[in-house]
Amino acid sequence: MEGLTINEAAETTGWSPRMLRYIESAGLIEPLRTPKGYRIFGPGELQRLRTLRELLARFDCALSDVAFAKRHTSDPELRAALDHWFVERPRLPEGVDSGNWLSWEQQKHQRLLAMDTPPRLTETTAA
Amino acid sequence: MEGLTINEAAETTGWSPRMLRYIESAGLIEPLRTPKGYRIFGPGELQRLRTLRELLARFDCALSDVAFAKRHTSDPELRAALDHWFVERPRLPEGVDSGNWLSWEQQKHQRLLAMDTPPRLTETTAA
DNA sequence: GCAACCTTGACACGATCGTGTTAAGCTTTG
DNA sequence: CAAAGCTTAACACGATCGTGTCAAGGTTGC
Repeated sequence: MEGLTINEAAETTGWSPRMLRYIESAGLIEPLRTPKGYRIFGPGELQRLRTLRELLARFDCALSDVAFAKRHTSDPELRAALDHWFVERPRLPEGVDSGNWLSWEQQKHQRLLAMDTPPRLTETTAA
Repeated sequence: MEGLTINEAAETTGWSPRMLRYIESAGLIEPLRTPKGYRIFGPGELQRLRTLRELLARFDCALSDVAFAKRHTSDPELRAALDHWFVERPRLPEGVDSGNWLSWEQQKHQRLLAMDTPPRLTETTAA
């Protein structure tokens, strides 16, 4: 019998049951369900929930911020748009002249894209 | 005489002067100032401001979301904490078994850190 | 079969966001 | 120097966030 019910999970994580549902609705957790729809919190979700508390406190940020950061991390279009915006014509970082600016951006972009592919395994990425 | 005053900038960007100040207070733009403190919007900021409008509309997100995304992008601690949280014990991505999971995370972490250093120039990054 | 627990949905309410507006005080300009 | 424009600070207000609470109904356990 793996997994806690919502009230038990609330107990051990410090979140209220109400908040657990809310956090789920925000897309930040996705507890399993019994056939009849009861939520089941496994050790993974529990840990995630505790960590989430720390996160919010440590960086003094909102739940909605984390929710958006998740979109930012997982939606490549959004990520590209934002990453591009942040870099759009600030005062150029020293050491980079305008001639090289474009290529720097391009390279960064490629590096970002390349990164999102998990390693193809059975053979350590190191050749 | 490079640069528009706040009302002119408001005119050409579609934001109200009030919002331009607000956006600045959110850390999303940083217009230059005259010696007496008047804001000056150069072509860069103007473009940024227009793009920002698009961004918000296209991805239906809030100003505060973009502000947080900026923190997320530029504060390595925050970035590490979030990136780690998103990956904490989801259902493991296919192709990565638990044995390699850790190393994948570590590697990703290094790649992320490595990326934030702009290229040292006068010599294309290629050796 | 009833008590205890879960689910979704809704109302409530303070806090923050996004925005406008107004006030009081400099600065620039004709 | 007066009009027009900028600056910061503050009040106001609807919308959304974060949270509690309550209601109506299904499920589980003894």
